[in-house]
Amino acid sequence: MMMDWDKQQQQQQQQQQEELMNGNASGNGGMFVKVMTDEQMEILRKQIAAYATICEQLVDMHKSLTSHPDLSGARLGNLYCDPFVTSVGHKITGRQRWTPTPVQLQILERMFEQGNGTPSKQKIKDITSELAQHGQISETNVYNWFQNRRARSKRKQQVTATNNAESEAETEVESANEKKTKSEDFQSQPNSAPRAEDLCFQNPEVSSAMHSVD
Amino acid sequence: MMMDWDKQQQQQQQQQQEELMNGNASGNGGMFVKVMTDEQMEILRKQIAAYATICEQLVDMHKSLTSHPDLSGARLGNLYCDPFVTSVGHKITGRQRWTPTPVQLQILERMFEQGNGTPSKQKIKDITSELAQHGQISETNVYNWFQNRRARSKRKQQVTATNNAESEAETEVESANEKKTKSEDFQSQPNSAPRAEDLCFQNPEVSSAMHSVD
DNA sequence: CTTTTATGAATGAAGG
DNA sequence: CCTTCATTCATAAAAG
Repeated sequence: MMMDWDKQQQQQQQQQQEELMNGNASGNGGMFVKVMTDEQMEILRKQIAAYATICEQLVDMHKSLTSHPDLSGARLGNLYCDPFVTSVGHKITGRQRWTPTPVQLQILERMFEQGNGTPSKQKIKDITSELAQHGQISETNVYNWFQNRRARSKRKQQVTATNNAESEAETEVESANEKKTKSEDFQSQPNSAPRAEDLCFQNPEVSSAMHSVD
Repeated sequence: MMMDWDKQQQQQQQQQQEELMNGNASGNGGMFVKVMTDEQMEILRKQIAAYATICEQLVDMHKSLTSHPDLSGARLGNLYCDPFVTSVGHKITGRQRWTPTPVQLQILERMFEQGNGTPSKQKIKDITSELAQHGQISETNVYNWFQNRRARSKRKQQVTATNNAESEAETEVESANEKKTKSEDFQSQPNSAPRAEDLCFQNPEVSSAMHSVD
């Protein structure tokens, strides 16, 4: 499904000014559609995601607190289990992220090697304009790329060093899992519902929101 | 149920995109907008309403199935761990970094909107104590949040202005203008609307957007 | 198609 | 205040 989208993205400049969007919709010959800004889309997506999470948590809670199967509960479970929950992000907001082309990536890597650690403001602009010749890109993309690149490069080195030290000290055999199983011991979060902790499903405001939708 | 939705969404959105392209944007290098038909909006509305209903029913079910007041459980879930994880006796302080709950965010956003500029020291205290009723928080958290919120709001405004300037590529004479310095940052990511501040269960924009369907 | 991994982006916090 | 860093989240891409 995203294929079409990616294709279009390749050749299109995506701009989301609200006024432009609205203008396009009204100017479209005879066809009237409701237009939402990306902002609104994002809000909606988050709200729905919040609902999904709330439902998920409630179902879990319900399941763990009752041992007898409940018809009504099962039905609700089916609803919540539906792919809709996971497809919200894709289908509704169509959120998609920038992906550097091979050429861009190559240039970026080269920049990173030589200009080591200097993504100054003006530099970003220059790089962006250069990369723009090889595909869609924005300054934010470049900025993020350097941020991530530096951070991950740094962390990798740290981990490697740690592993070396460990292997020297006690001949650890876990040299293979260096990347992500690093600091897991410190803040192990066995929480099965990652973002559920941010929800307060018993807050009156949530309830009122529920009604307001209906 | 939801599959149908996906299918329809996909087809219709694509169709609309084409129409919009042909009608308005095909000549200017590709303007991409997201639109929803009335039908899609209606489906969305129903889905959200369904979630609301499901949540309500689940809450009721849960309440009726538990003898103890589950307020404590909710509070825990509101913080960082769901009741089950906590009951296992695992480390409660798993998270170092504060994350505002939806309710807190909502309050903060409201404060920020009407906020008269700099939140004074005393103001911070007040806000903090109010937000503390909805979850763990400290004055530092509030301070940082306002700082970040302001800075990022400002930056986003810059980008938006830049995009506008770029889209109205008609008057090349403004080369002497300082607009030139920031004109590199265009073609911003579709999701370059990091206004997560609007995440709240009662966001007026979403409500109005949804009501517009009715 | 489902699961895993790689990585772009968001954001709380720290430094200056 | 502005910039930078560290961590986390979400998703495109890869692997199974």
